[in-house]
Amino acid sequence: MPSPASTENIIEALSIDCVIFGFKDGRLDILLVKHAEGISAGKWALPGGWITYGESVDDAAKRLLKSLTGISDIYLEQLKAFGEPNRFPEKRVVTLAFYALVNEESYSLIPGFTASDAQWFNVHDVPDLIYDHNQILDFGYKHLKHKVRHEPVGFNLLPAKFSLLQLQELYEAILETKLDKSNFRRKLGKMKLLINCKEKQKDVSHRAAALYKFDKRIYVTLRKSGMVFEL
Amino acid sequence: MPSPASTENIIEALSIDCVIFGFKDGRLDILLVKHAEGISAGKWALPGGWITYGESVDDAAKRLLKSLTGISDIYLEQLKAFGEPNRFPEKRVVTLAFYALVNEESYSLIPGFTASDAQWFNVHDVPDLIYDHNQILDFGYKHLKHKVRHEPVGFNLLPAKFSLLQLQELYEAILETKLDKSNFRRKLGKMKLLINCKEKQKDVSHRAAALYKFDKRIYVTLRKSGMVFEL
DNA sequence: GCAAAAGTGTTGGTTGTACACCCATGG
DNA sequence: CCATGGGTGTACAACCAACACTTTTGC
Repeated sequence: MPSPASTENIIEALSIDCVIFGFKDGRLDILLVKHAEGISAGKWALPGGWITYGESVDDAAKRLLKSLTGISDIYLEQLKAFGEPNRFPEKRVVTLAFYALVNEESYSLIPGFTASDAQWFNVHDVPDLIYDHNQILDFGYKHLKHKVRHEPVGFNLLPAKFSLLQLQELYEAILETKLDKSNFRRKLGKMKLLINCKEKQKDVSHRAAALYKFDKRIYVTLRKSGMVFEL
Repeated sequence: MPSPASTENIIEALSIDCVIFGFKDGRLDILLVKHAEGISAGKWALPGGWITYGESVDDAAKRLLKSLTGISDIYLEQLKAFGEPNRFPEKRVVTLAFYALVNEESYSLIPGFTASDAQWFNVHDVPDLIYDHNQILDFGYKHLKHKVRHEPVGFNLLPAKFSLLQLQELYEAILETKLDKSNFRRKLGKMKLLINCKEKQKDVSHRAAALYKFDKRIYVTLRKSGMVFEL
């Protein structure tokens, strides 16, 4: 993030940085912004900024994301605080890293105020970032890999209605493995978390797949009665 | 935590609070301190304090824990930041919650500077705490319940050498269930994470159990080759 | 009819669950 | 000799991995 432009109303010692994952065409992506001003102008960074005195930390993260990229209403969660004494060059700043999952195609990126550009990068092909942002990104990716196997967060990376192949490719991209189609389907079928939309794909040059949606409410119910999401 | 006694060298807007779990006689406990000074004097709270400019966030947590309770060299990990605007009465303070697992019997509690008392409480029988500390505690307990099933962190709550029944009772206490002895043992046997110490319990009024220890190095090795700890 | 993806079935080995049982020791 | 916990065995059901196979559709 840039140094606080005017020191109006922000907490000096705290910043926020967001690791935002997107998914498109079988590739897992990460959203970066290019800074327009400050000492890090021209360099790529995680989208982030400062917290004001009137808002909660989580509200600040939502606000920043929206103002930097135009993205709102998404899965957003705290990751951890990065607080090495010298991680920020000008002064002591602890940053709260968030991570988010979005469906890449549902948003067109609108670079905000202090960002001259906002762009998706393949998660395996990321440039050098400012400060400790590469480290934060690595941490976020490891976290995602772990989390995706134990909680149904992956659905946030897909459109509301998706085919089973899309879902499988998502998991293959995140976990960096190949999965067996038949077994993958059976496993999901057993969980009862997917609702058949009774619709078919359109404009595909092969047999159209059934579309499904994930119902969070069903998951919450099943979870209360002891169900655990695994792979 | 108390208000910063002298404003020498600390980050004003950030504090640390620790959720510290202990285990003894089949009961899961939580460590609380009673404040000696400040507006919250006489009330129970999570052990915590302030971060200085020269130390990392994680180092600060270690230092605070040691100075408040005498406990050092333990499993300590970030939980999350609690940052509602009005959570702290005097001014805007975001707190970084940590959680820790210790073997209760390995430490005698030494209340430090600003703590007039430090004491273990049954996790199901905790008094009203200052600020949002009850909320932080609840979050920590939920986190522990989840984590313990997917990573071998539970061992940090036991002495270095323990019997299989102790281990089982630990899991029963955390997860609030009963487990089948034979199946529990088989599962652990298969994981190869336990080393038989070739020692037996002493001074018990029944057949002495074999003692085991958990070898973290073996776990790290197995994990690299794809092993996943589950239940 | 061929390519590409949808979608189903089979089979054998591995795990998990629920029990039942015997063993060692101190009081 | 009994209470307490240590420790083992078994049998059935559920599950998983690997692989083969049939179906639908657009070009």
